[in-house]
Amino acid sequence: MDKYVPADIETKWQKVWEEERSFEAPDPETPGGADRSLKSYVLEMLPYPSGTLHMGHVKNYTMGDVIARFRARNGYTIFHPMGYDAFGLPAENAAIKTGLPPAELTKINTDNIKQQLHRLGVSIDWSRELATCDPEYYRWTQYFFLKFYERGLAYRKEAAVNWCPSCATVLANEQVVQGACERCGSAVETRNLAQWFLKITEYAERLLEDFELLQSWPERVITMQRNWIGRSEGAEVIFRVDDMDLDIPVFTTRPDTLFGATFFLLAPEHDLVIRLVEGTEFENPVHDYVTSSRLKPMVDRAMAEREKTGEFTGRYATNPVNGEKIPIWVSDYVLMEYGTGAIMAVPAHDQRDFEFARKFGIEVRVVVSGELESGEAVGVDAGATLETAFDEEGKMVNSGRFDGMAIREAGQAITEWLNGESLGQAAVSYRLRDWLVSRQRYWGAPIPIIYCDECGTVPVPEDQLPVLLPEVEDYAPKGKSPLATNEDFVNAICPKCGGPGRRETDTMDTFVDSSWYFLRYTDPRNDREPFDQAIVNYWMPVDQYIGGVEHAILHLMYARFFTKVLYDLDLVAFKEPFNNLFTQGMIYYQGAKMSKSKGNVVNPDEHVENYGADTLRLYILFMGPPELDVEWQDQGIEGTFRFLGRVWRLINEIIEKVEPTVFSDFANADEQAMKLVRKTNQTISKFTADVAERFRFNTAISAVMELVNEAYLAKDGLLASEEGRGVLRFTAESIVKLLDPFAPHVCAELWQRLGHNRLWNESWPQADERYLVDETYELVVQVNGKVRGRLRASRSAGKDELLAAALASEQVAKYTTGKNIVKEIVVPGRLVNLVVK
RNA sequence: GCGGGCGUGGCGGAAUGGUAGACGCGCCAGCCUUAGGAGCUGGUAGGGUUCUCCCUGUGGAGGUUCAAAUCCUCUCGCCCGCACCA
Repeated sequence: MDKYVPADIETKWQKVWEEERSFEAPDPETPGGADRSLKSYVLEMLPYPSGTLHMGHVKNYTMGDVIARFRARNGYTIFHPMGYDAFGLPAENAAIKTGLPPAELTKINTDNIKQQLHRLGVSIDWSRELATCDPEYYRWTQYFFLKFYERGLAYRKEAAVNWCPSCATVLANEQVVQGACERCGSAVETRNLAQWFLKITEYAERLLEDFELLQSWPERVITMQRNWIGRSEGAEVIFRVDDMDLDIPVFTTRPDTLFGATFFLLAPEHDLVIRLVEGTEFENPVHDYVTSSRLKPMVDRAMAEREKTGEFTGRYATNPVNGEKIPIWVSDYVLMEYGTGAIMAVPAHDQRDFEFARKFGIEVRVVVSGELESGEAVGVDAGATLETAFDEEGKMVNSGRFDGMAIREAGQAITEWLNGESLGQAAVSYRLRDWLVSRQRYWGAPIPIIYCDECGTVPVPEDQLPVLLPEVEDYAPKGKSPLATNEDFVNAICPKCGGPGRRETDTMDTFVDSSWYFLRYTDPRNDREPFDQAIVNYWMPVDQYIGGVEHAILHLMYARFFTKVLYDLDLVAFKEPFNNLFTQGMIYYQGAKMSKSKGNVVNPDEHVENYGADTLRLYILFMGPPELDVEWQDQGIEGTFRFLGRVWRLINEIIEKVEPTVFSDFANADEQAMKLVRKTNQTISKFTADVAERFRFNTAISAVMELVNEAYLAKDGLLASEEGRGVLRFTAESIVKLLDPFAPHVCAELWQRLGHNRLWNESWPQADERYLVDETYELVVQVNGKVRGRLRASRSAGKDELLAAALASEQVAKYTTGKNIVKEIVVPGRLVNLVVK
């Protein structure tokens, strides 16, 4: 018998798959009317080609491949494409370091990744490969930008935006993590810049509503998105500024507490701040306050524990419910981006307002009376003595005719009253902000806009797309896009008037590129439109999407938004792109996330070289449940390699010693042979359920390990008889068929040696019901819940029979003699429990 | 602070109310021996032991149940997300 040499086997079969184009999905013949029930679009998040694939990628792509191969064998037509999220900062930063243009560097990296995927044996339809930095791709990214623009969903405005000094570009809110840049970790600053935004806020409600369509998404991801969107119901209430012809609306979730508003606050960025203090004695201090809070880094401003600061404007606002005049202050705990940038402050019932009021000596007026958690009563007069804001349920007080109502009731009543008086109305507010998509960097899709002195902002006509990304001398970020220095690029003719114009020099956030790539796969070479609608509607939505949870908000929310806009544009017929989502856990090593800086990176290539792709694939899914974080163990992979060697030897020995024609039905098999027949069928059944229904690959694999172990033990005995040899062959073929999605190379080889042809075209094995269960089983007998005996029982035995057998057993008698049996529980197939006293 | 998750041998993990520790790693022993870091077989939660069993045991404390790793309450620890969002 030859030794198991993965390298030879793997290159052999990879070549076959390539030459026979085994995994190419056919274009649907009549896509519009075709039966879609047996298509399966299996997609893993596309890799960012920053260098080589790491273990996280291997896990991601192996899992996708197992699902794709498994479903293919179960009768599905598989759509399993691959591409590269090829625009983006790392390539550009590396280019600056090495001097190599980003395009070249990216090409090197994508070639490399393709090689790696190839060596892993992932069943990808390579005919659909795409890179988002290819002009044939970003042409359509630009096209969509223009479609958004036409609809008023892309707009440019000046705003206080997140600026990463190290990346030298602005960032979307989603890309700022605790005040720091999501990519590089530097503290994010605030700058006022004119930037392009996509109006994701307009879709906030639908992004929430359609969670209903995403039943199988991980709860965690939905919760994260829901929190991020941050929907709050409340009211918008108009306050009039005293002595000025000015109305300022505020948003509140607690209209019931309106009578308790004892002051009014504006965000420092609010336009009206300047007007309120203009020419008054308050002008200078307020100006100073506004200036200093603008300089404050985002990180500091976002700290809830910070002491409250503020300045009085000298102005008063009228509370619409009681006509009371309350002082208007400016404070930086009010955020311009949320609500209206102004709030009514109710110190008795809001902790932040409470802190502010105590610090500046403002009245705290209780309008909800109730009980603190400690049981202490909060009465009408508690304002002066409260130690913390009271935000529990309670009854209205100090609130005129609303007194005595429960707070919810009062909130509604007050809102209705405001509505009647045209002083306010019910309102909904979201935490979600519009998506800032312009980036002051080179390596991205240029925003297809021309500025003309005569015509203003003019979109580039569709027939002039793509706006090609030109080569530049210097990619180094200077706070402006490197494209701005390229005169040939910047100078353009206004498409409207033919006069001189200037191109927008910012490029798009790479998350725009990845918000629609899964659509392009369906029709990747279309040069007339982004995709054929009938084709995209055939393959989409993605049936199984797989990726890391780090994209729970970013990519997954953007892609959902994009899909909804395309739905509204009648370009696609579905509202959600990803029907099912699986978020894989991370792989740790030496107790930490793998990272170059920590020097604890496990290189997949090395393991492919040492043990082969099959071993690596098998191990990475054997390590634990795929959704959990797991720790890489160097010795673990050796065990998996040993297992494949064991399979190799077992099956080759069977091939050598069992004539291929021997394959009887198992009617004449003896008990020893039947045992293995049953075990094989049980394994088929368990394995299939684990893979198909639960993605529990680790337990599926261990089930095959058990079968292999049993086969070894039974082997020598079974080789002696013809029936036995038939059973061995059946078991051998089953093992190969089951392991195939995980270890496709070695299984393809063994299948061929077993005298067959192409394993990946075989159908999935079915367990034979007749051989699934043993006629007898081990019945556990418990006394008072403790296991006291085990006996063989017949499957067909009824409760009475089982009970009788249990009572008759000697082992049990020890614990029952001299005692009363109070209760008997009989669970056929499992146990008998006797309760004695 | 709010929301979510997790806690089981030396290690990764099985067990979705019914035999805790499947499977794998590691370790121990035996066999084989073209002597090998290979392969095959057996053992391996802790404690006790007459070697057959007995006791204890799933972060901790209570509870529900004939029966709890699993369900409920409280509590401790770790991880993740959000965090002055009115």
